[in-house]
Amino acid sequence: MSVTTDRLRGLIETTEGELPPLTVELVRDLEIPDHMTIADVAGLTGLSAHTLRYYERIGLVEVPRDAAGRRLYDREAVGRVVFITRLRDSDMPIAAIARYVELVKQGPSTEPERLALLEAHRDDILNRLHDLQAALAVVDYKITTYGGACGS
Amino acid sequence: MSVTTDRLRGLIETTEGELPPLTVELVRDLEIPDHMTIADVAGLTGLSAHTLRYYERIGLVEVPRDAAGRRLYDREAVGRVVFITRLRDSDMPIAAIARYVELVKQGPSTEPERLALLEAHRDDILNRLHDLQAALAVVDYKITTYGGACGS
DNA sequence: GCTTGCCTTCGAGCGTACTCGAAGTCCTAC
DNA sequence: GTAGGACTTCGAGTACGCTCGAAGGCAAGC
Repeated sequence: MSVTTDRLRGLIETTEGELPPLTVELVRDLEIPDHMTIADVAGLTGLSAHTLRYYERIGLVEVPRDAAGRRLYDREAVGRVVFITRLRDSDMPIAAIARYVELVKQGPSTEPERLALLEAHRDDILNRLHDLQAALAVVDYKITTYGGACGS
Repeated sequence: MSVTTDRLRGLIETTEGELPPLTVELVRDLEIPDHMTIADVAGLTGLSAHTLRYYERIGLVEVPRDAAGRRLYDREAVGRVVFITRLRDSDMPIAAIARYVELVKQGPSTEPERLALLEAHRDDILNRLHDLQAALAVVDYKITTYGGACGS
């Protein structure tokens, strides 16, 4: 999981402050060329080329083409893909991401709804964090007291 | 998500220490009757009766029956189900849980492998926590600086 | 005794998110 | 000019974890 995180962390490395929190924004400042092939973006994000095509197919990103019809990701497209990847890493359903992207397309009047969407997702993330910590406690307990059976 | 957590938290309530970390162990001490029907266990865990039958079908729990062939969960079975639910809440794949259960069946000689399984899962949970925190930072950033587009 | 309703088994179906394969195009290098 | 490899589209297939429906059993209440 989180191959993206790893790759980007590799790229960033110098930013040693625990987490690279604004990765999406940092993309702009990395030595990312103006245009990247699908293989480049796959290498950067850890997604497969298949998945990148899939994301485009279902409308999550628009990707410019070169004269021969091949995808040439510009910075905006790369940023979008990285953003999507972060949302997916946190288990935001594709349908919700699609909705968000749709709202962005519709212009600034949709900002309140976008914000609501993000805040709902934020709540989801917090719940997940809570659940994971609870599960971690159980697993840790099992590990430290090891020798017990399943449900005991 | 985490309906289990919520239900159990409801039951426990008195345990106000942030998280109820040893829920599986607490099950023993709750006013849980010696025998529960599938509907009772569904109500307790938030799982559907269908899901409970599914878990049994694939070998995750063995559930005693009454004279009429209906499931009557004893404390061990309830504890097992709650434990499984915790693992599922933390996205442990069913295959891994099945493996664990299998090892428990095989007796104490498999303890090292069980421990390894749990430790691997613990690492997964920590990675997930890390990812979620990174995603949370991105979403928070988007929320606080709101007005931006998708990948910017 | 018959309805109501929850229980049983079994197998099939579904939603999500990819993942893959086929068939064809296009550029590069030899 | 031709072999190689990465690219294209499209539709179909896969994995996981449920989720459901059909057909029937059994017990309690009217």
